Amino acid sequence: MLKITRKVEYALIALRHMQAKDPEGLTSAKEIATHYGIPKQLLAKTLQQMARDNIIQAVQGPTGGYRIRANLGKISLKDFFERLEGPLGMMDCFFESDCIQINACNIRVPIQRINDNMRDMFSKMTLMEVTQ
Amino acid sequence: MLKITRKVEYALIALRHMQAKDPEGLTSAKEIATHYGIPKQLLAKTLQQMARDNIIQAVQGPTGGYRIRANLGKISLKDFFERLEGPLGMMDCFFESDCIQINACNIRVPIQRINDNMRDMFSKMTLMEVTQ
DNA sequence: ATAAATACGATTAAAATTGTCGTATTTATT
DNA sequence: AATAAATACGACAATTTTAATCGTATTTAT
Ligand code: SF4
Ligand code: SF4
Repeated sequence: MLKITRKVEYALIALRHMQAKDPEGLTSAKEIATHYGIPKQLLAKTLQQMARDNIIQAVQGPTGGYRIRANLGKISLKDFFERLEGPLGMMDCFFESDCIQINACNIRVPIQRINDNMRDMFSKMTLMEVTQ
Repeated sequence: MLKITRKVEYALIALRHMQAKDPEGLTSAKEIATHYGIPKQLLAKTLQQMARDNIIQAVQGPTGGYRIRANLGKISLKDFFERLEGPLGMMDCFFESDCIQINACNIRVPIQRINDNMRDMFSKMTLMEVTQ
């Protein structure tokens, strides 16, 4: 309940690692995976996803790797979470309309309000707060 | 990711239903289950759990049911969530110590800070905000 | 040519959530 | 006393989501 995914954690670990290291130089998926004990393939896919989202830049070939591309102080945690995991809502009816209870539901409005609070909170935090 | 459980939703629906109705009278699990299309057994177990936690009061026998016992304005959402689902943390290391990354992890402290923010937020909201 | 890296869809494995079953107990009603 | 309608609750099963792996292709420095 209310947990972030491993994928997001791995992404954050990688970003912080790259930022702490030489922000200009390249870091391979292998280096991060072995250093933190993260499954390499899974981390690689996550890094690739971040590369597609222009959060990091990928360089192929041997001596290749990734480096941070975006300004981490300008990406909110909400945006980051949503880029990696899709729409951010505490309840199904926020992004799907096939909840069986949706017609009779008596908590939809109040729960939306709470969800707004949560999204607001993550909108006000940036990636930088995690990575530095 | 960051979703509340169905169990919590069902509990909230039930509480709101009971509060909107006669707060003195009894409401059966069956009534709520059929009215909102919630699996009866699952709802019953959730109501029983709330009864054990003294949030509601259970009355057995035919004509039995549940009524609200606690002051919903004095129970925070954080406490409510934790009574139903256990410790509330975005990441495993908040309540378990067997995360493989825990020693090398470079985001544990910042993620704890974010988690504190989330818990704070839910600490400042009460059940009443959902049920009324 | 080789090797080391990224790229990525498909598949499998594991875990968490959600729902059901079976049985016991309580108690108002008849 | 018998019945029926309700709560009580542990065990189990089904479903869904998350996590991890596999296989293959592409890029590029050496
Ligand atoms: S809030 Fe109500 S409608 Fe929305 S997902 Fe939950 S039960 Fe369904
Ligand atoms: S923050 Fe780090 S130590 Fe905590 S659960 Fe996530 S990976 Fe493990």
